[in-house]
Amino acid sequence: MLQQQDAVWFSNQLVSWYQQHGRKTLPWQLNKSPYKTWLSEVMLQQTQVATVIPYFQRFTARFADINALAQAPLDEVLHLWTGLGYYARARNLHKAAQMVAAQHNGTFPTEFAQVLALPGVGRSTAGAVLSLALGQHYPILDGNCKRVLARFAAISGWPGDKKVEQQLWQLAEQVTPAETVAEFNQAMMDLGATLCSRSKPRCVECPLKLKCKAALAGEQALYPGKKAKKALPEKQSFWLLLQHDDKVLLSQRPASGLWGGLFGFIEFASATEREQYIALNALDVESREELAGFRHTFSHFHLWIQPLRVTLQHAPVAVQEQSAPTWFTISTIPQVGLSAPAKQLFQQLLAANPDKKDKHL
DNA sequence: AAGTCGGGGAT
DNA sequence: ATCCCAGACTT
Repeated sequence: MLQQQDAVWFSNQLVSWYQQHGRKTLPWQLNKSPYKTWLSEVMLQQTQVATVIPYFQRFTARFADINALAQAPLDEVLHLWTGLGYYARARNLHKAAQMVAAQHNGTFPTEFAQVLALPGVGRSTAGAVLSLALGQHYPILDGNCKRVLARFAAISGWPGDKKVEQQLWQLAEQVTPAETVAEFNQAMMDLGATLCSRSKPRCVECPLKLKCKAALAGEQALYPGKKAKKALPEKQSFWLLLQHDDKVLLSQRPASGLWGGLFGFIEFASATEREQYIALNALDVESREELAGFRHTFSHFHLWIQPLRVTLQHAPVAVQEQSAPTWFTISTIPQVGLSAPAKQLFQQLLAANPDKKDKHL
């Protein structure tokens, strides 16, 4: 598919560009280790560099090594992950750390098959960890690489399609050099993140412009192909913010699925079911207030959230809940995982209760 | 192959 | 508003 000499030219051009223009001082590039490289790669899945940096700093400050991560409670890991999204990444991260502790004496594995066997690590992430941290010869194929390669070789179609992805992997294998793999792979991502951006690529400055099929044809915008779009479904959720004195009730969500393992307000499919819940539990309602509804967008649907704040005169003896409901004080954000909307409402609750603010500080 | 799984930055 | 980001996993 690609001439051998073009592949060599590609890697030479890219590595020499990287030495002049590449990023070399990102937090996970300093005092590099497989642990930190792995942590950063998982955080960077479907997440931009600028967003990840503060999360990475907090994680490494709290968990100096993989054993510290393995020993931490999952709730704390989810708490530190709050706001980053795709929470299965955090659950897999924690599980993988425990696997490394149990199966590899707490030392991050250095064989591809062993790394690939860790939950949350696919071919690209495994290749990235071993190449970037240890210089092993593996190609990577993240969103940046897909864009660079699709343009360079004018590969049509959406990279999510199996056949297109297979072509891109083959190209990645061909252009990945035997030596200086760490620099080359980092260069692919840097080029895709800076010059070869999704819109308005700066081809004039690109080290690959002389042989880039898309640039030569002036068709950069055609690659990579886009996913067929369809309208996102709209769903509704009715939340109950149950408050008594300076406490609110949260319950933990199932370990898998949407917001898996996070804590959230009690949730209903309809306003009617929410009212039935209040009646059936004989809640001693002191006041009630419909808070402003808002829309939260996921990658695959829109969710309309309708919050109702209810304050109680007396704490209920027991309430029906799937998992153990827990009363959290309003004064501080709880040290557990919260979805972005739940955290937002929690802070709103805190702002609306200034008198409760200092009670438990 | 298609669906699930977040939140935010860029445009 | 749309696109998509250092993707992986389940069905």
